[in-house]
Amino acid sequence: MNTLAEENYLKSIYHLSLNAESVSTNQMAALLNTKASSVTDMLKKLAEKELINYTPYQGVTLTAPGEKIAINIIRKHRLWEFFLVEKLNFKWDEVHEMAEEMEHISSNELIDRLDKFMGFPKYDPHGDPIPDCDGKFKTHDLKPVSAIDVNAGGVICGVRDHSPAFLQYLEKQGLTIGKQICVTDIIEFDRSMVLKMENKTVQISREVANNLLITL
Amino acid sequence: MNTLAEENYLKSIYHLSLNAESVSTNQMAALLNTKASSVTDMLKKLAEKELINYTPYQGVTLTAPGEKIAINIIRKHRLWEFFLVEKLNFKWDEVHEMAEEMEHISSNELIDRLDKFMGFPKYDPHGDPIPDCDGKFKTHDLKPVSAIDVNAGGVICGVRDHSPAFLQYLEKQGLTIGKQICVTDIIEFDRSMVLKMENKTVQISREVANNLLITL
DNA sequence: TAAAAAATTTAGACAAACCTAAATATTTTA
DNA sequence: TAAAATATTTAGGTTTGTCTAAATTTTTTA
Repeated sequence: MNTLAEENYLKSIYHLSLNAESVSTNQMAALLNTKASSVTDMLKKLAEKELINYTPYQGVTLTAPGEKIAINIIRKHRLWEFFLVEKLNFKWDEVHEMAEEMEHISSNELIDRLDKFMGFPKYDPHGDPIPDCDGKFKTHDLKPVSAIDVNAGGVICGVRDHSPAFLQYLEKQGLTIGKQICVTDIIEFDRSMVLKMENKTVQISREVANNLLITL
Repeated sequence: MNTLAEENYLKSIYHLSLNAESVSTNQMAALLNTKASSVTDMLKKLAEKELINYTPYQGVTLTAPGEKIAINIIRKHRLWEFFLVEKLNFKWDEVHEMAEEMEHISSNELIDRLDKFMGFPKYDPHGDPIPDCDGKFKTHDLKPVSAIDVNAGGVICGVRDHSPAFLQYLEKQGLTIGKQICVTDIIEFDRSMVLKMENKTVQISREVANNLLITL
């Protein structure tokens, strides 16, 4: 199998690929908290194993086998997060670091049984889709709250920022997955948004609105 | 925290210490599937950290902090084994390798919640005691079936050999944890033993009897 | 109890994954 | 479009944990 470092690189390439055609060395270095030169070393190794397509100076994409590995790690990460929240009662802002370790437990049989044990959940505690054992998943069509108009609304189904600070803030405001919200006003001065939810009114900054995702 | 290799060395020293005052380099090399020279290197490192008492050529013992770490790893190992068998329906011969990885998940909060989730089990699927969150546990007083006489008996409460082959054999014979057995005969030729259990008769070799543990 | 055998340690290397500093390639900008 | 800025790679090291081979210590045995 692959080393822990290799798995983390593949996962990072997958995540960064969602926002761009190909992934740059510096992007990876930033995400992995390492140096560009270390990234280059590893890219050569992964290219050698044919898990990525790598042309020096031109960035990187995953090959089909590389993507399969990346999605499997993400499946494990999200299933463990679901387990931690649903079975062990952790909060959604507490589980990322633990899942970051647990995603590297190698057995697929284990993860498939865990999946079954929890009833084949489709989304993790942050609203991200959980790939099934064949790597398939459907992303629901979300948009940030910042993209909708006054009087429009929807159901909170995801977040763009996964930091504990942001998640804790949302929790405190009651802005959690599944809540129905409606935009009642947009403050002209700073474009902050006033939301109605469960007969309460909550005002959020543009920054927050940008990172809070709802169904169409 | 400590590295994976360090944790595995401490765990091995703990296990080997149960059968002897101090642990030798070669014993460790055999258990860890590595070379004596590699063991020496690591012992120096662990001694430097004051996790072991090490005098060159004289073997090794754990210090109090070293033992605490070792017991915590064993606690994690056994709780995960319990989880795998009780919640994910793995068999007792299938869980060791998986738990070998899972025991290194660092969060103690996680393991304490897992413990609670499962109702604070006292013994793992092989009958080994699970240390509580303070590292305390009581070993029940067991003896091998080979040490009892005709007409004596007891309840199966543990095994000495944890290999899948041995566990599968026991499973097939119905010799599992909790079963009441009674020795009805000892064959003089090879000292193999005839057991009665649940109105069935099972004959086991001396080798098997040596590795099957019952309550006094 | 001295020689032989066994166990252990030391010395010197190696691979993985990282680093800094220097070199090179690409992109931006004036 | 050439110089400047930025991005990336190369070169040369470091640490961790392993290895083989040689040296040393301890134990066994005759």
